[in-house]
Amino acid sequence: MSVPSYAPALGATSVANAVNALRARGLRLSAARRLLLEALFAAARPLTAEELAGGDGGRVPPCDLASVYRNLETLERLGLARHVHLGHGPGRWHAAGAPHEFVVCERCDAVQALAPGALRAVREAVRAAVGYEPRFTHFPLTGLCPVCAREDGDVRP
Amino acid sequence: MSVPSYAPALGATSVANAVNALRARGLRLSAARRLLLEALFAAARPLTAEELAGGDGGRVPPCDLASVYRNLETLERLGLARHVHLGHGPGRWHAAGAPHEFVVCERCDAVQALAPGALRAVREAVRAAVGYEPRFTHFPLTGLCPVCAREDGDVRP
DNA sequence: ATCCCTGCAAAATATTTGCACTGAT
DNA sequence: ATCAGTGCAAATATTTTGCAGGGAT
Repeated sequence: MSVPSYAPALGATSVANAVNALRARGLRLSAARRLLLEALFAAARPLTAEELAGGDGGRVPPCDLASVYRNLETLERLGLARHVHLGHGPGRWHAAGAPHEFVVCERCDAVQALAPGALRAVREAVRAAVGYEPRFTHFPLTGLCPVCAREDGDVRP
Repeated sequence: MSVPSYAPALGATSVANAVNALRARGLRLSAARRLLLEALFAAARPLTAEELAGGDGGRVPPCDLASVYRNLETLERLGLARHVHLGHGPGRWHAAGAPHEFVVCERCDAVQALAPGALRAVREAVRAAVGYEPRFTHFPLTGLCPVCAREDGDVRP
């Protein structure tokens, strides 16, 4: 999956804020957790647990996957991180301050991170059509990207 | 996940059609495959492989999960079945003739199978907003159902 | 000194693949 | 008789859980 970069990362200040939030709850700042926070806030795209553990994301020293998952759960509980399911494949995490809405092409797996408000009209149309309040933060908006839609014509995938 | 029933099943004729389509390709009709087709076309909602194998779906005699997955792949290749990923949890299969578009509440897991055309305006809004041709057949439209949206107010999930 | 957090190992869930045998054609 | 389809077992991928020891506070 070609997960794209999105807007500029939040930088060190946000790591410091996150650390404060952790401490305020009596939680501790281990080396693994600090590295995780730094990777998360520096990331230019949402990363998998595997990447965050060190496999490809470049974390050194790599830390245990189970700890990564546990920490991500903690961070998500505190509202500091979020995850999104981009099609098949593993979930991907990002700092909660990063863009939240995603569109994915189910043909070529292209991913777009959307600016807040980009889907205002869509939101309105969904409310009118089915009464739902759409959320494209946890599960993305899925379809064919412009390129794939053109190749595809009206043919069934 | 409370997967709801959708429109009336297609009945025996469709099973016969499917059998014809299989035979036309030199594929065979084993007992397991016939039962799978019958379960699929009789289903009032999309079923998991587990259910189709006999666990809860009531298939007798139950058949091996691996065979179910292989058969579902075959049927999908022939355009006779399709699957959808409703939130977390396992994939769910349905006969290709059944309704194709789904909306899921990510709070309460309610699922709605939509009549074709119900999302015409949404489709249009998505095209205008991001140039994508939305598909809610393989990955559903996700958000908060009317009830959960009301409970939720503007609060973060 | 407390107890949160860690690594390691094993389990759980969902799906895929290899292999030899069986049964539909 | 052929070979598609089967069950069984094992592998794969992702995520969760149990446990005992170590480090942050």
